[in-house]
Amino acid sequence: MSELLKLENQLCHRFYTLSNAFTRAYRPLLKALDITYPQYVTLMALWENDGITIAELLDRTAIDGGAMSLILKKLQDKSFLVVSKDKADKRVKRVQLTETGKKKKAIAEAVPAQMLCKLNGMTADESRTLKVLLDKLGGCFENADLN
Amino acid sequence: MSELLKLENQLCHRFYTLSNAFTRAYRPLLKALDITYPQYVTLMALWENDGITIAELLDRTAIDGGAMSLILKKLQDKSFLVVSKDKADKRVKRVQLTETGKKKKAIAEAVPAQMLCKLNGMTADESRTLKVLLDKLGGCFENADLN
DNA sequence: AACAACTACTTTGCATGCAAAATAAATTAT
DNA sequence: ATAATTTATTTTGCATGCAAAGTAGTTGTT
Repeated sequence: MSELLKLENQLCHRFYTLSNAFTRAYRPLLKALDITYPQYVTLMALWENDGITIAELLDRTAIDGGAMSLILKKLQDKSFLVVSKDKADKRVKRVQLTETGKKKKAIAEAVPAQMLCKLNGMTADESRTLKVLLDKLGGCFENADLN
Repeated sequence: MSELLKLENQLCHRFYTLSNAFTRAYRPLLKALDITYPQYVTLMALWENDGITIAELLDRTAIDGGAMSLILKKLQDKSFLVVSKDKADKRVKRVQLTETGKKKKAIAEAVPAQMLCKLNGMTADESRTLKVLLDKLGGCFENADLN
């Protein structure tokens, strides 16, 4: 039995499982904001940098372009933001938070703490180490187009 | 600016990004097998334990039940496996690899090595540490229903 | 035995993720 | 300046992930 094909030895499967677990764990917390996890990520990017381009938003969130179109449509329907054409370059669209969208940030402030609460099995030190390793792993993929 | 809401500080976003990166990285490798990543996970579970129940398969793969129904249908259409009712308990269905499905394992053996090749930025030691931390994090979620 | 409660699966409806094709607008080449 | 190319975004088609509802088949209760 090739050890390499065992599910338990797959790094990828741990990511698959944990990513889904995070999304599930966030769902009840985000329900108060009436948004999904990708929508939350989109808003976080905007709370940090309002008025950015869709391309910049895609770059920062790593969300799929096709999905982002729909996400922005939904967030606009909920009056969290407005999408408008850039005057200089009409191909470009810029995303602006509305007052409603800006206010939601205050509610969202409580979310990270609630999530950390669920993860209290991890020490701050382990969490730090984990982030470092995850970032290193992420770096491995960035130039992976070459293969 | 609350540090807690910065995208860069989110553990969850790293998982989101990395999980998707893995799936993308596997796609070209799995194309030779004509399967998707979740289908690959399903087959890995079966190569390890053939003839198991759908419930056991769900437990081992952590794939959604609804999705699994479709995945098994597709893998059956591709003649990789057969799903049949258990004689003792007619609610239960068992999944059996076909000869074709068993043979695919030989081709799949090459996949993990190719993937490791893409991740050569990570040392074996870092990879080990990472797995330990990921498993610990996974443990945090298992009892998270309580919240 | 008849009915209630439970199990194992499937189906349905909605929200992505992803590749590829389609649009529209700006830039470059000739 | 017009055509060819490139860029920004949307649309389309397929494959999940997930919650909730629906189906059988089983077990427990009375």
